Amino acid sequence: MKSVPRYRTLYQLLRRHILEGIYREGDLLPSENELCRIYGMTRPTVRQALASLAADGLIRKHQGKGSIVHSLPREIGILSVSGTTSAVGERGLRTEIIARPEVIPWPEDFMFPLSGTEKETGCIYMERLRLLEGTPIFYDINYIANINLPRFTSRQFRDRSLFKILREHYGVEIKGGEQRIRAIPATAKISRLLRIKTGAPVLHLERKLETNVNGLYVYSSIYCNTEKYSIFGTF
Amino acid sequence: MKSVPRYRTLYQLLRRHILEGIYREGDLLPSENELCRIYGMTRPTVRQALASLAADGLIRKHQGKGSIVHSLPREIGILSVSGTTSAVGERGLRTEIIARPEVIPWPEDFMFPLSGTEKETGCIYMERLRLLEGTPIFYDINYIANINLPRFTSRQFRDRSLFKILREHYGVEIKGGEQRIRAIPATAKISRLLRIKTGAPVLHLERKLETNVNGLYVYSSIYCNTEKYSIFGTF
DNA sequence: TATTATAACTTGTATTTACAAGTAATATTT
DNA sequence: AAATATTACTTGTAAATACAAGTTATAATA
Repeated sequence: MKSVPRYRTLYQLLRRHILEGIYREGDLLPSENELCRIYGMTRPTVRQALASLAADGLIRKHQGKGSIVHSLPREIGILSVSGTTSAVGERGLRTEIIARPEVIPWPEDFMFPLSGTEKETGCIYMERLRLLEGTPIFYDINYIANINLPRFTSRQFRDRSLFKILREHYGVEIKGGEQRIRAIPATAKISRLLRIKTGAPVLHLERKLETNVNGLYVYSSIYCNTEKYSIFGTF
Repeated sequence: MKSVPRYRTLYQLLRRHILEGIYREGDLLPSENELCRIYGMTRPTVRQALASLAADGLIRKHQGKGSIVHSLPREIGILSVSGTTSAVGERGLRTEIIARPEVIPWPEDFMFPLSGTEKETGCIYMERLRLLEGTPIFYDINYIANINLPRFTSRQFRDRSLFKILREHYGVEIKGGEQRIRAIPATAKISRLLRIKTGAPVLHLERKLETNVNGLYVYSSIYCNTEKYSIFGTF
C-alpha cells in the first residue's frame, strides 16, 4: 500500500469537515499557523492542503484575513476531477448500468487519438445512466484501455463508482484530464434514456482522463440533461 | 506599481516559450534544478511556476521523468480563467460590441445573489459578440459592479479585451470564479446573433468572476455556438 | 546475450527560517 | 471625539536543505 502524504490527509480531513458542515459557509478556517500547531506540520505542508481546497472551490484565501469557507455548490459537479461528483451530490445520485462492461475493439474514428498499445489491447466498454432524485441526468459511455485490469468485466458496479473500483482494486488514480464540451440535439437513444424530447438540447462532454499508470487513460462520452440541474464548476 | 513575484515571471516566460513553439509538444522542459540554475531561483519557486503551467494544461509533470509540454488545444478555451482565451485562439478572434457599456440598475432575479453595496451602486452593462474566422462563437452579456471604475463606460473596447482594460487601467485582476453550464435552445435574439436556427442547441454559461478588489465581481452570461468549434478545457 | 544490480538522474514531500504585504483592532495623538 | 499611528495578527513569497520515490541508462553479473 502506498503511503498517503501528510498534506493530502489534512486536505481530506478539512474537506470532510466542510462538507459535513462542521465549518459552515462564510466561516473562517483556523489560520495556517494554528493548523500547523493542531496537526503538527509546517506551513508549506498546511498551505499545500489549503491550495487543494481552494482549487476545489471549497475555500477562498484572502491575504491578511484568512481562509473563508465558500458557499457549497448546490448543483452537480462533474467538470472537475473525479472527486467532485461524490463531494457535491452523492445524495441520491443513483447509477444504472445500461451496458455491462465488456472487452471490445476500439470504435473507428474515436473521439481522441489512440496510442499503438491502446489499439492493440482493445478496450473495456460500458454504459451507465446516473439519476438524481429519479431524474436521469447523465448518460455516459466509457472506454478504458484494457491494460493490466484483470477480471474487470466481471466486477459489480452497482453502488461503487467506476473510479472507486479503479482506485481500490487496481491502484489507478485519476491525475487530470482534458475535455471538449458542446451543446447538441438529443438523438433518439439519448432522449429515451434521459427522458427528454428528441432534439432537445443536451450537453455533450468528451473527456480523456489521465491516470497514475503510464499509458492508461479513461475516455468518456457524457450526455447531460441540464433541464432541471445545471453543471457547476469553479476555477 | 505592484511588484511581480519571481515565480510568476518565470511562469509567463515559459508559457510564452511554449505558445511560441520554442518548446514543442512532447518536448521535455529543463529539469527543475536546471531552471533553478538558469534563472537563479530555488526549487520551491520554480515548482510554483511549473504548477501554474500544469494547471493551465500546458505541461504534464511525471515523477522521475520531468515536465513534458502538453499538446496545445486546437479548440477554443474559455472555461479556465481569463487568460486561456487569449492563450489559445486569439488568432482571428474578433470582438464586436453589441451594446456599448452603460450604467444601469441590476436586473431583477439576477443569476447570482448580490451584496448590498453591489445593488446600491448599480452595474455596468455591455454585450459583445466574438467571432472566429467570421463565424460568431460567443455572445456574452456582462455585468460589472460599478465600484471604483471611473470613466469606464467611455472606454474603447475595439481590440483590447474587457479583462485587459480592467487590468491595465484599474489594476483589477481575475483571481478565480464559478460557473454554471447548461444546454438550451437558442432564442430568437441568440439565434440571430450567432447565425443559427432558432431552437438549435446552444451552450449557456453563467459565470461569476472574483477579482483582487474586495467586493468587485464580474458577471457574465455567455451563449456559445458549438456547431463548428467545441469548448475545450483541462483539469 | 540476457538478466540483474547499481548509479545518476528526475519529481514529490517535508522541515525550517525569514521577510513582505494585506487586514483589523488597539493605542496614541490631535 | 476623531483622526492617525502602532501593533498584532493574517496570508504571500522566497531561500536553503533533506530525503523519498519514480525513471532511465549504465555497469556488473549470470
